[in-house]
Amino acid sequence: MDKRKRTRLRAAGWTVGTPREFLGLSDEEAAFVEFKLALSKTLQALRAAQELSQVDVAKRLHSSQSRVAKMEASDPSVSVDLLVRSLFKLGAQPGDIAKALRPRRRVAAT
Amino acid sequence: MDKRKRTRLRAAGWTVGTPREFLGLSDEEAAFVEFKLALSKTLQALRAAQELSQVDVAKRLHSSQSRVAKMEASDPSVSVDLLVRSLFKLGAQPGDIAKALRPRRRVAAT
DNA sequence: TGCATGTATGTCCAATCGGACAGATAGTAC
DNA sequence: GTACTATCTGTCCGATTGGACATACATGCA
Repeated sequence: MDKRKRTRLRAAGWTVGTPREFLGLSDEEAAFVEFKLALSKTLQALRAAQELSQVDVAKRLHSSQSRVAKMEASDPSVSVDLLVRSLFKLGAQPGDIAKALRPRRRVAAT
Repeated sequence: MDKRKRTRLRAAGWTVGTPREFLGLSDEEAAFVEFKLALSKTLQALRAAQELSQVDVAKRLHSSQSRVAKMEASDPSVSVDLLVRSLFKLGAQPGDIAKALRPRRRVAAT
C-alpha cells in the first residue's frame, strides 16, 4: 500500500496497518499470539502427518473434537499448556517444538 | 549407583530410579515438566542478567513477588502461558525461548 | 541486638481454562 | 433429495490458575 492511499484511508476514518496494529497489541502480546499460533500449526501438521481426524486426536488426548478444533484455531480459550501437552502426547519431541518456535524469516513488506 | 546396591535397596522396600520413575510420570508428562523447568530457568537467568530483584520483576509483570518466586520454582500453580508471557515482557525473543527448549545433551548416567 | 532487603511458602477468591454437548456448515456418496 | 463424515462455533459448569496478602526464613549491616 502506498503512502497516498494510506493517508486517504486514515482521513476517511479507517485504521490502516498490520493486524497487530489494528488489534492494538503490544510487542510482547504480539509475540505471544504468534507463539501460540506456531504451536497450533505444529499440532495441525502433526495430525495431518498421522492422517488422523480431529475425533481421533481427541480420543488420544482424552478430550473432545471441539477442543481439538479450537486448539488448531488457536482459540483464546486454549492455553499454551494444553497445546504443549497435546503435542507431546502426539509424539512430538522437545526439539520439534523448539524448531517450530524459531521466528520465520521476515519478508519485505509491501 | 551399582547393580548390587540397587538390588539391596529394592529388597529393603525402597524405590530406586530416576525422579521421573519415582513420581510415576509418563514420557509426555516428564517432557512437559522438563519443558516448564527450562522456561523457569530461563526466567531466572533473564532476571539475573538484568540484576533485578523478584520485586522488580513483579512490578514489570504487574504481578507479585510471591508469584515470581513460584514461576522460578516451576510451581504447579504456574502455567506455561504465564512463563512465556513473562519471558516476552522481560524482553526475551522467540529465538531465545526456542534455544532454551532444545534438549540438553545427555550425560552418561552413573 | 534490631532493621532492611530478598526470597520462599501457604492460603484465599476472582478470573480463566477445558471437557462436554448442541447445533451449524461443508463436502461426498448414494 | 437423504445420509454420512469432518470440521467449526457457541455455551455451560467444574477445575485450574494467578494476583494478593501474610508470614517465615536467610543474609548483611549498623
